[in-house]
Amino acid sequence: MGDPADSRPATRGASGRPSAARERILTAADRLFYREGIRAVGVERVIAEAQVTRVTFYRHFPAKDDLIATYLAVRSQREREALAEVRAALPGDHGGVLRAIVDALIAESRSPGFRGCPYVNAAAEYADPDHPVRHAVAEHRAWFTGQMAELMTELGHPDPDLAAEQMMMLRDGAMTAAYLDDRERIAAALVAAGRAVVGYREE
Amino acid sequence: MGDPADSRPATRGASGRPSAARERILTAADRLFYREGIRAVGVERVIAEAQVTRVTFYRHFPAKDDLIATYLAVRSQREREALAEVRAALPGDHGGVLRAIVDALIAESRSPGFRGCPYVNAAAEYADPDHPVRHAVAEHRAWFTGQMAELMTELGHPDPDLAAEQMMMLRDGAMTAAYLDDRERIAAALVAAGRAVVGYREE
DNA sequence: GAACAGGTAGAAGGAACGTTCTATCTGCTA
DNA sequence: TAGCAGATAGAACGTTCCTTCTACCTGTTC
Repeated sequence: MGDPADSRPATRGASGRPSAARERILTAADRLFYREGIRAVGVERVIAEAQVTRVTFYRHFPAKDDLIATYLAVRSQREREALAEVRAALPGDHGGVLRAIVDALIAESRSPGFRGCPYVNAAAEYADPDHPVRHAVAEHRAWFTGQMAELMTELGHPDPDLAAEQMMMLRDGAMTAAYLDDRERIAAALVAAGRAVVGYREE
Repeated sequence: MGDPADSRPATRGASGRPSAARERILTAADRLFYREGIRAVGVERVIAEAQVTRVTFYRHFPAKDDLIATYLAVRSQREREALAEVRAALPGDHGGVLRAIVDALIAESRSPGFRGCPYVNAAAEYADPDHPVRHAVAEHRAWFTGQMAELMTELGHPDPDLAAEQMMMLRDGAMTAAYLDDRERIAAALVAAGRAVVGYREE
């Protein structure tokens, strides 16, 4: 079991350099999976858009499912880093952090090509709760709900868990509305609903 | 262009009888499309589950897209009829109607095999806004939002359209949470958020 | 009993799917 | 300069997809 010639490269090659081909694959997959849906996009499309060969593709991602899992993991990682940055920039200002989250959500919802929450969309396509996709989705949602509950606690909300769930509902609902209804009108509704739920008042 | 032998039967045969085969196809499609996703289910599966032959299938639905459109149309029709019945049963009691809607949503969310909103899920799979699926989704959502706005007006809400959008967000968010998070805990969050948003008070 | 709508059975089309293969090249690093 | 990781090119595998075909049977209705 020495495996002297496992031909699969990791995130960064044995040399320590990150693989440019792998990055291109992930960039293409992110674009295509999010914009068109996961099942609607074949590996052929990803390979063409990333300008790699089939062999290179399968060396980095032994199966399409591996690419899908990585696609979701990368998105989650980006979101975690963004929130960490916001928290670092506004130490102690929990209300400011919450407002920044809402603002970011609204801005994202207005951006061209917005197609709703990538996790919710992915879960719609994968019904088996044991599929890696669903695990990635559950993990991300648990993280975000936890962050929300933490924020609610810090804001002194009497029932942080309940408030966190309500904020989650508003988040999911706002993203759905921005995708499927008039995306220009969600901002006011989201902000008003958020205030009603949290009991949060601006000065 | 006389078309003397258009071999496609309609909802009910020329004899006036509804087609049993067609009903079986729609029942199977409803189950499979909702539970597993539309792209994940091939016509082969539907044909097998409905116990019809390929020819019979394609006589009723010339293409898979036609079946998908009908699947969504039937669901929408059922929902419209259900709401009409509730309104007829509670004439003038707008608060009661609203509560009945919320109760039905909670009950549905708790039912086994619940997998979120079929329209949101379908839209996740079909990214092209001109696809028949998206038209069906948009139509259903416009209808439901309109019903909500009407209800809010009747309840004397100062901004019925805004409230309707907020209720829509809560509806979508609650269904998403019931599918992806802990479905036993959504009821309290939904009811509390709904009250906060609508300003609705029970005696 | 002729006509016909609606059904049965199973084979087969072409395209797209995810995946594997052989064979060759490039550019570090040792 | 030898070696090796990582990339290249392109053909090909078997499956599944949606769809079409030929040929025959059944029950009602005029």
